[in-house]
Amino acid sequence: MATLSDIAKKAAVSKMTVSRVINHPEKVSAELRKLVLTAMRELNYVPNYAARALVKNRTQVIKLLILEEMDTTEPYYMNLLSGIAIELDKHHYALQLVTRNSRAIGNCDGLIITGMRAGDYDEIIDQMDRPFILFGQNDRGYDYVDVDNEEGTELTTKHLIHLGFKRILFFGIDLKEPFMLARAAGYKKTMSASGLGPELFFMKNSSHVAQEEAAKQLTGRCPKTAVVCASDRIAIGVVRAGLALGLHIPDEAAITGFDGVFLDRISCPKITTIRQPIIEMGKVCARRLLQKIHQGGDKIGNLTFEPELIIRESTIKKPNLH
Amino acid sequence: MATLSDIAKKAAVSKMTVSRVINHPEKVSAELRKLVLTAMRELNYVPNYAARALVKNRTQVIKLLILEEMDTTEPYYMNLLSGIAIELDKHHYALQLVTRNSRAIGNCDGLIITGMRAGDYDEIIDQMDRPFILFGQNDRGYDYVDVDNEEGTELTTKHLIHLGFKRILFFGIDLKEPFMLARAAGYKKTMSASGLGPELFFMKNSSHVAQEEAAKQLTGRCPKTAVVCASDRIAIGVVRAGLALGLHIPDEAAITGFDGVFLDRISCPKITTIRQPIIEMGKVCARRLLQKIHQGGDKIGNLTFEPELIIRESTIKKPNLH
DNA sequence: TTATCACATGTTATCGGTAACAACATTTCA
DNA sequence: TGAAATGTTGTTACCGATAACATGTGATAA
Repeated sequence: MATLSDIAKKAAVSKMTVSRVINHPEKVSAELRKLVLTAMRELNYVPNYAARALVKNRTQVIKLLILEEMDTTEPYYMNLLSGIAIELDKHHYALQLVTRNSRAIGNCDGLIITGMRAGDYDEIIDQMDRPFILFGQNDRGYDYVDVDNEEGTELTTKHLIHLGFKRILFFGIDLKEPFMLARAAGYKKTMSASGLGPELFFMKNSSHVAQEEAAKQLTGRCPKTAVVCASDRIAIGVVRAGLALGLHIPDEAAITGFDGVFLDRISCPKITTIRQPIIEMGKVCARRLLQKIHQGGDKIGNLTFEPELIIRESTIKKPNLH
Repeated sequence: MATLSDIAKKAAVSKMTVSRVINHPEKVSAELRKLVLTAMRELNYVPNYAARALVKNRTQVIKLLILEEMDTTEPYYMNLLSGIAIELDKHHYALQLVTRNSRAIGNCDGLIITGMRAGDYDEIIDQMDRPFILFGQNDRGYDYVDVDNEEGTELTTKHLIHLGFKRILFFGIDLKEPFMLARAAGYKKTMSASGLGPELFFMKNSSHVAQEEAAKQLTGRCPKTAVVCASDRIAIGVVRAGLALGLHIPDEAAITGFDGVFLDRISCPKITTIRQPIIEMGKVCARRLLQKIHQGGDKIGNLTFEPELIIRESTIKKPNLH
């Protein structure tokens, strides 16, 4: 492995000039710069990040703190993880996965935090002494990255209204967190705007629980019912309930989900959903955190992704495949 | 952050003695050792891994090289990834995710390689100049970690025979790779041993393709047919085909999968499968690679995990839930 | 012409560790 | 008893980079 000194020797300059070419190229004359760059290319130079970290008093480690109790098999977090990992990697930062308990182990340059609940702010987040970004909207003024949750359910609700449904239910997760309140708000707002009466139900984020609840709500009564679900997991349960009741999907019952991470595609029929580009969001989150670190930890602002409506067989017979 | 020098000052010894207490405690007198350890505790000492990496000429980076074209949303790889990440993290190694194209970017101390196909050995794996471990069995004599694929399909096939099925098909993936051949072999061997005629079909690892193929094979003919599938993805397709044909599962058609990573649980009915403890396997893989690196890269041998049969509704009406 | 300044480049010290060797004390054994 | 072996601790140099400062050059202005 070639080092700074090797390049310096080859280009007949000092180590410092080589270092400058890398970090402050404008401070080196064009002539020497070219010499050095050529030498670097010829010797296939790769900087030693450990050395740089040492002298800059950095760890080159970013922690991903997942506060929610999570199932490691959950594709949602796996996608987030890989998005972050890919981006950090590009900038030669390492990712350390930590939880509530292990969060203090080892040093780091910054954190990405997700899965926070109301109680976590006082206890954990307010106490942070490093730059961080929250993955998920919050109303405490902390920098975050999220999808526009309210617009997401607006899109699905409007879609169902367009299809002619009059009875449209909302199946949410029983958490009073900003993302959930926003999804419920998007639904309520759209229903009111169309003069329809909202009916909201809240439950655990589980397909089985949702299936039971849906079985009750879809029985008899109205021949055409649609359900706006706050997650694909819940939507899967509702689809199953519909099939079990012998309802024709999407004519007698239409269902929309939220997330668009894997689950939507393995259901049968496939689920119309709001796609959150989690991998991309993870990348952006990492990128913004690094930027925040490099600018000394100053506030960097929020980033809200536009939600994307993916139409599938749970609402339309032959959707345009893409 | 306290450093070696801080500890040394506090304990009134030299830096070197502190370093020895950490790396070669037997070379330091019990008296001084205690002094140093106390100082370390009091100052809450955490070693600087960048500095150590620098002086030991290590990168503290392990690459995970995935040769197979992969869907990043695939829970299988996500589990592997997180298993490896958790273990590496414990030893303060960073994980870098690379593919065929990006594999040469950046330096590393070792690699975990997976998804290799026959052609990859000459081109890539034989040329490696760092210690590595393959995730997945191979017949080239390279160290690997895998589940016992042959025994896996033996277990599922025997299970179906026990249930009284006489016509038992095998749905495999159309790859002539060791893991696939082993899964086919486990099936064939068990069928022969019971005097039953094997029928093998090979296809793309896709639930839709499997559904089409199963639709053909499950129609008419035999009132009771079972299918041993080489992946849960294929099994999901077969289950759907069975339901579409109006067959009663598990009486008229029974299906087993392979992998036990998420997919098996979201199917309805849930799928009897061979569980591969991927997260645990990833951890072990990382642990063995580090061991291999520390012992200078010498061969370390293979590790084969025992497969575990998980019985669910696709083969038994009311399985014992656990 | 010469003091001053800006700019380009080199020198030195340093980050936090560890290896190699030196120095000293203590045993061991002829 | 004293030379050699052994064990414990300290000194020095170095890993590969960068910051801070020092030096040297030519241009500019008084």
